[in-house]
Amino acid sequence: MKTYETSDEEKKFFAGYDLTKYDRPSVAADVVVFSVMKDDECKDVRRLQEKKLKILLIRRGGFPYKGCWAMPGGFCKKGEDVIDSARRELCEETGIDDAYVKLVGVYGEPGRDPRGWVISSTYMALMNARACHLKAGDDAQDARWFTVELTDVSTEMSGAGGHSVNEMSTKVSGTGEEIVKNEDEASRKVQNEKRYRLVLKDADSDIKLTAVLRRTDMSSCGRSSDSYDIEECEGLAFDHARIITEAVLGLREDVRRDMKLAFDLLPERFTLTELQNVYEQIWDMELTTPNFRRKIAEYVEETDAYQAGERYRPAKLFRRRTDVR
Amino acid sequence: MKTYETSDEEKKFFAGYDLTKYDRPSVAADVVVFSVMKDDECKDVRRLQEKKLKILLIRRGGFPYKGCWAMPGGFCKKGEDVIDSARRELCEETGIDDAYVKLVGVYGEPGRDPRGWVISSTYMALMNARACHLKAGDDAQDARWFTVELTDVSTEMSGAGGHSVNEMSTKVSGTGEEIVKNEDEASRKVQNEKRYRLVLKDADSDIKLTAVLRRTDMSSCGRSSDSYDIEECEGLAFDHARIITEAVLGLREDVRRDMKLAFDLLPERFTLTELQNVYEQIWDMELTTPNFRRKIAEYVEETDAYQAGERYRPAKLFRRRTDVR
DNA sequence: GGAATAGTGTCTTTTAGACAGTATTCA
DNA sequence: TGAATACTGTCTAAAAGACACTATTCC
Repeated sequence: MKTYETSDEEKKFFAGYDLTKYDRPSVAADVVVFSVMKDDECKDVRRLQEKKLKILLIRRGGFPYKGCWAMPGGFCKKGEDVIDSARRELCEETGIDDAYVKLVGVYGEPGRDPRGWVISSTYMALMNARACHLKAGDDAQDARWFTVELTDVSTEMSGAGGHSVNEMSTKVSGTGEEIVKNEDEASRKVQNEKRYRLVLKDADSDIKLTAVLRRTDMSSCGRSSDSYDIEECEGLAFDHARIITEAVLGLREDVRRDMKLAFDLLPERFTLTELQNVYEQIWDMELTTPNFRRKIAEYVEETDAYQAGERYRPAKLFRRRTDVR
Repeated sequence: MKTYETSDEEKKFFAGYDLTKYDRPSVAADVVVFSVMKDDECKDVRRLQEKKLKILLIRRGGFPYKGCWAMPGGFCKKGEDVIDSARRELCEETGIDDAYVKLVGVYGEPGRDPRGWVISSTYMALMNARACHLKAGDDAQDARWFTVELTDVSTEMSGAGGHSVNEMSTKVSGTGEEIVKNEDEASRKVQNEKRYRLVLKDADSDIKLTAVLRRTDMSSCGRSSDSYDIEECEGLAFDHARIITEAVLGLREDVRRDMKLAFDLLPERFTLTELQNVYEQIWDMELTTPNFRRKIAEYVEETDAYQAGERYRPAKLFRRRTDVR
């Protein structure tokens, strides 16, 4: 950043100026950490070989929300950009310092933190689980990976059900009236309501966190002119259920726009089946293999290596192409 | 938001707790206000009938960056969510209180504001120029709409030119070595560099603001794991050249993902030609009319009204469909 | 009628989706 | 050999793009 040049007149201004006269919030940087991994110590008899999409949560040892689970994060330090605070917190927790990190949202609703005025700037991070080493709990800190299930339950819930469409006077034709009126402009805004159920599970400890969110989507669309309400919440601290929901929805969209993002969730070399599984986990849907491979071909390149140690035909290992936009 | 319940033990904790012991930043909410409108008082002889994409800027009357142009914005107040601060500033400036508002980014780079530690949470707003009434300058405030030109000048500038691709040992085949190595993992990260020229013009006053930005896109992609450098800047305050650039790039992407966003830039009724022009302005490209109309058909519905006062065949007026997702 | 813009029909190309099939490995 | 997964070829449907065409209004 260029240094700012100051005139004498301006120096005088700054001398008498004090930003700290005004009310200021505390600013936190929180991170929704995504990865894909197996439920290794799976207690069930049925084998779940597929890797699951997971997020990292930490059990709060102190007030407020003592005992609840929260995203890793902490307060921003002076002299540090907000995203760098997020990266610092991320690295302290996982040892990873070069993850893909992207802004999810800014959360400053009054009352969201009982300690006072705290604004959270929340980021999502994508990382390869293999490279990640969770911090050895210094203060008996409990950090765990939770599987993520986010489903749209709009139709099965209360209300008129479904998309509660505004059915309005769509055609008043035949009047011969040709003059443009502005009267009903406001009332023609689209309003849409959706309900999501978020379920986070840790297979090891049988911990299950759940929440139900109501999203009211005013005006046109886009993921950010909406408002969210937490209707139910079990075991998650603060408004983190809402933030995690937005992060998961954001991840789905981001990966749809740019499939290359998924590479950040895998080690450098991977089989195409593993890669396909990542997209299936993120989008919560099955893909047909031949079509998927045709689509992904432009982003990957073969290596000479093959997967080892599997029970059947070994798959060729691929890696991302570095020469493609 | 649900109220938080407090135990006696927890009450004791809060009594001894003081967030304000720690360093806190000032938090500002700034807004990149977009609209489309004609250069009405066009001085040139050639007629430019097309409406242009414009942003609203305000001339700074005081230090710092006195005389430079900046986005509307101001400090957040306690008891107000950050996006609501943005809406409040927007309404004070334009009289519009129901615009589409969406987060662009959080800017907290040390040194970005010479007054001290100021974090800007920046939003974009889309509005219909007709409904907007600029604030009558209470302190001789100067607010103007500037046309936006943002062009990729990567190839015509210094450096190796173009996308500076990492051409690495893509195939070392023939060695028979089948063991997966992790050594070069870090060095295989994609790194891309782009250069943008931002030109903002006000036809009335012949004011022209320019900047050149360098964007280094680390890791995979996505608009937010990148870093921006302001290489040149004429007449824009703070880091607003960078923020405006990100907002314009974001708008292009957002509208590509959801074409319905463009309706927020127009009055309730519009001709399809006007609508097409909006997309052409945003994406800085020409669209072919028949294909555009086929694409947009699902989002609009006819009205009985026709455009009036034009020199040739009057066009039918349409409006957005409110019953479509 | 001419100028200018509004609006349509249809062909081609590209992309996405469905699905049947072959190939290779281990036990 | 069979079980299980890896991988491919090809048909079909849908979306995007190109482009020539007709229609309506004002002057």
